[in-house]
Amino acid sequence: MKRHRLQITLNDIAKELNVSVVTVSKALRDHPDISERTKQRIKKFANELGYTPNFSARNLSSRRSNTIGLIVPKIGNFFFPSLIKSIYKAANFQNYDVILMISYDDAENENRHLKTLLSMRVDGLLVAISEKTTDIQIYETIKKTGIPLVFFDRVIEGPEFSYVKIDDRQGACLAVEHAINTGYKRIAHLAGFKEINIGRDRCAGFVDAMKKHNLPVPENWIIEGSLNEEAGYNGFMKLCQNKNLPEIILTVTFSVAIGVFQAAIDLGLKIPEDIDVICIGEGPINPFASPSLSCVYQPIDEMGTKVVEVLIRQIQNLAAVPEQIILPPKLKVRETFVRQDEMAFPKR
Amino acid sequence: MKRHRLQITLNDIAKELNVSVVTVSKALRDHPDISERTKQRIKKFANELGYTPNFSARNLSSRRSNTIGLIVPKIGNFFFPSLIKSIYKAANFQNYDVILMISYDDAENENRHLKTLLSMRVDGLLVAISEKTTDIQIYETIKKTGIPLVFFDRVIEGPEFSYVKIDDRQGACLAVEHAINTGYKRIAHLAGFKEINIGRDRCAGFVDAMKKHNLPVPENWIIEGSLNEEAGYNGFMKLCQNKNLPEIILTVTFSVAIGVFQAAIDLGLKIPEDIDVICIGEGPINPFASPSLSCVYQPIDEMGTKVVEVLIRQIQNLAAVPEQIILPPKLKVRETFVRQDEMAFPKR
DNA sequence: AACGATAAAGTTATCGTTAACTTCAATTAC
DNA sequence: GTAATTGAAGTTAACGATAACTTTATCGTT
Repeated sequence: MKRHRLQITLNDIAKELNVSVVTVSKALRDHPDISERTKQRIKKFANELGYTPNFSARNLSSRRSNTIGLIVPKIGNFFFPSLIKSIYKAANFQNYDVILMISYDDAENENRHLKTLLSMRVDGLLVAISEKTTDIQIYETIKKTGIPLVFFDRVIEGPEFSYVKIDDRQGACLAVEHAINTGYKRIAHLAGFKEINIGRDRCAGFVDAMKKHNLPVPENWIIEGSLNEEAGYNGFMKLCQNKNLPEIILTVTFSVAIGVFQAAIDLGLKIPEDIDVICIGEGPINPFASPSLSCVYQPIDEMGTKVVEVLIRQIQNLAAVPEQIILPPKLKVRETFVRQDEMAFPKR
Repeated sequence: MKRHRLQITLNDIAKELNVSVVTVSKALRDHPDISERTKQRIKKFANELGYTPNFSARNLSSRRSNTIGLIVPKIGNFFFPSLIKSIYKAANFQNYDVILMISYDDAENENRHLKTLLSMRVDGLLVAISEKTTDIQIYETIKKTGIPLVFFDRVIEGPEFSYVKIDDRQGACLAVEHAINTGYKRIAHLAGFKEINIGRDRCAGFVDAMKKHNLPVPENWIIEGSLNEEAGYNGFMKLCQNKNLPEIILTVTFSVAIGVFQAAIDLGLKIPEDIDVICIGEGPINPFASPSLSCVYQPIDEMGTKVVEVLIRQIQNLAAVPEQIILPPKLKVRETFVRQDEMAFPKR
């Protein structure tokens, strides 16, 4: 399999115009060394030939990629696509390209992607860890090597790491308190696994609220699982095996709520008449036209902006101390249509 | 801003072990030149040092990246994330890495991403064009340069291009015929713009079905717009300005259907009692528990697999002729829960 | 007229890896 | 016992671009 790709190089241009390679390189980068006349001549010709700089050669030589690596666990929900959009926006604004990789909530994929991004010598890394990430060794290595790294949403806690996340504990607490204020007392929680900060913190917030209002914490109504639709479906089914049903369920994510709704349909239960649902995070729409699917709103845009901000600080000053930022959640009652506005990229 | 990243290189390993750089390179790549004993010694040491090969250097030297570039218009819906997953799966299986970029349905972003991917010297390109892509010059240039390129779903038609798409015309026709068979006669269509094959073909299918069943084609009930929620919302609102309402609406995408549902909620209309909806494409769930949201199912997995297959054929044989593949759609009545199964990546 | 300053190039070395050869010793073949 | 083969390395020269110098001509100063 021979490759005979006729990719134009600086050399091709240089030979044709009888100048040195460096002159061409400088001209195309608008270096002050080169006269305006020569620049124009070179640029025009490069354009005619359809020259594209070779990313690899440029990186190798300049030792920087102007690129940041982004790893998310999934893109099949509302949350991450929205977050990705705001991260792109912020990064592009600062003239960084983003390389996106998806771990599909698998620790091995995550590890592989990290290695790929490292091998691309990205200038920095943004990571929301997978549900199954327990071995943090690679992150400690990365930290030691000095590559800027900032976690977001699903984070590894510890003073040596930078991260931006939402106050999940308070968010869950807010949601439950809203339910209590509405008059509910018998509250269940479809929770995430304790291994991940989101599952841990949101469950703690649930417990906080119950205790604060002197309600018993219903251990057998706290069901741990994944953060996806399937977990919601299965969790709800499990919950319904008791003859004793809760009045309302707090789901750890919007995706889990979707699974609950589906399960309810399959069981012939009506929401909110038979059982009500409240969740943390929101979807593109209140998909069930159920006026009672309140949710805790996560400031996605702010999170995207902040996380890029922190990373770029780390890139520009490798000695910077780790930053931990915790954003406040907000309760949203009867939220309906959330429109994602179109994104504008700055011109290059 | 100095960079003092201590990235381990082959050289570091070579010096330490008193062998040549090439020996290290060969050992790590399992080249038969090197004895098993030496390989073990080198691999062990490289591992201890946490060596990661430099992607750029490797690419530059070997002139291949083992990477394919993927451009999609959006990831905020159900369709593209699912497709991306199956593309990843197929590509990884063939030992290719995927670099994903999102155009956010903007032609300029698309162009920029193409250039970036070209500059990375990806081995091939997979593209679903944006809604606003009209200038196909860059694709003609790419074609001329000989870089393998395959479109999918949203394609540029023409004998010189390869693509994999769904028979959108037949799909729309199927949907409308289903509606007609159910007893509906007054059918509207929230259509996509004619500039993109999806909008064009699906609208043609709508017309086909109406004509076939001797129903008048309701020109003022064909409303063109984007393929997203907002277009559905606005389109439905516009439709409702007539006092004369259709019995059922065919929406060009699932996202558009979501917008319609939201608008219906806002207008106090009940679905399917007041007005029914049918759509092309499906979501993670039938989100409205409306038994009547039938849809035309798109064979997403097959499409992902096929498009990777075609691309790899082109990569392995640069002289290969363009291939156009059109997959059959399938009507899905009262479809409910679609679970995305977890994805397994092959080990490297 | 001799000086340094500046503008507009060109030279050289290097980034980290791999492809294509070459070397050299040990083994095999006849 | 010598030539040919093989195994296990090493050498050299790219790949395409950039950083850091160096050169050369031109200009304004004193």
